[in-house]
Amino acid sequence: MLVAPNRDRNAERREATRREILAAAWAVARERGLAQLTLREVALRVGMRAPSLYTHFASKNAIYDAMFADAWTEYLGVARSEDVARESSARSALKVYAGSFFEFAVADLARHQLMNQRTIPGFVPSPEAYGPAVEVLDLFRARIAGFGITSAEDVDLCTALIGGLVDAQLANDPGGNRWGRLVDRAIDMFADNLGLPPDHSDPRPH
Amino acid sequence: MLVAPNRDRNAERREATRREILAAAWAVARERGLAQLTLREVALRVGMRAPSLYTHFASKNAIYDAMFADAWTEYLGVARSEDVARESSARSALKVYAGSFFEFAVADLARHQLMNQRTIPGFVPSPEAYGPAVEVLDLFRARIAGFGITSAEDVDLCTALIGGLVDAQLANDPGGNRWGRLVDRAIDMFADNLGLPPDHSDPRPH
DNA sequence: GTCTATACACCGATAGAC
DNA sequence: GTCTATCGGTGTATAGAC
Repeated sequence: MLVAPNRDRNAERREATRREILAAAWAVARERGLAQLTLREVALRVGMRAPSLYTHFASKNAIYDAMFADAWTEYLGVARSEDVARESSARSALKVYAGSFFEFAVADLARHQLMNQRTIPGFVPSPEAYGPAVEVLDLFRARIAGFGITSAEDVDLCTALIGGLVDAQLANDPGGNRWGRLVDRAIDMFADNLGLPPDHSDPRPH
Repeated sequence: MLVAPNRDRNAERREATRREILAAAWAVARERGLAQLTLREVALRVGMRAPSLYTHFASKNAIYDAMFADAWTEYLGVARSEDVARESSARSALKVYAGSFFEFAVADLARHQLMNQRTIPGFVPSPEAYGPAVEVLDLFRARIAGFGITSAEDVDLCTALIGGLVDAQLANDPGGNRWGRLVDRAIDMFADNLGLPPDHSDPRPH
């Protein structure tokens, strides 16, 4: 009762500093590239020396880890906000989800590299940081399960399909739309393969 | 006429040393990871000190560049050897090409990262190193053009599709076959989308 | 607890002796 | 052509000031 209030204030300040460091790290990653992020540059932007960052993060990879959780948490919010009406067709719903993911991934190269690629040599996301990413996939699975798509292989094929479009876009035509305009066609191709109805008919096939 | 023979011998020796360095670089990349390749380690394996490598390569990225050309040249040989009979169906030909690419990519993570991803921070392949890669794509385009597939969008969709399967396999199930067994289905899905006739060997899942 | 100063080991790259 | 020596850079460990 005597020390608790002070501890809360300190915890708040600590959390604020953490977020300030992360914001600086994102800025550096976007400006210089994800892999070119250096502790000295991050520290400089928050008015510290590099070793001082170790008060708030255990290592450079711990900063990447927090950024990883950041990014997937942000996309989880986007995904949740883009739920489609239950009476809509599976085909149009898939297009919404795929388009949303594609747009989010293509909008920020550094973020996409952190979220979906292994571009940082020693970095492996911690189980805690993986939480939001798993939540996103679970949400996607639950949603399309509502349309009768429950096979693990179907989900694997769909995620690989969209991931391939994203990677091709960023690798071969960054800033353009050469693969982006193929998203709807890819989803139609996938929906046809599942035997889904052409459009706006029975959302639950067979 | 007096110095030419000696120069040829020197050129041969020089080329042999270059290839010896590259072989050591591949070994290090496979053992420690592509990004963890260090000049000191490479030099050690060929019995040199690190600075001596600069006699044979202008920079570390120049070594990556030569490795990049190496890998695509090797796959070009694989692709050329796997031509299919002209009277074969487009569908089965696509399965051969896709399966070949998938297998080659999945067999060596470091090689795939160098060939198809941008996992090395500052590395961009030189135009000369890109030559074999362009040849592979041209060969693929010419072959499927023989089956009537000439649209650039069709090619883009196909390459993104296979690339997505490769990336998903290596990222989420390295050493396994979770996405590998989807290659044939993915090609069928793509072939259906193009309106290609079904193969008599395997019935359509519609 | 928070931050700094110092130091260490390693990296790619360069200069110059031999 | 290869060496030694060295430079500026990195992540990171730690001792100690406040």
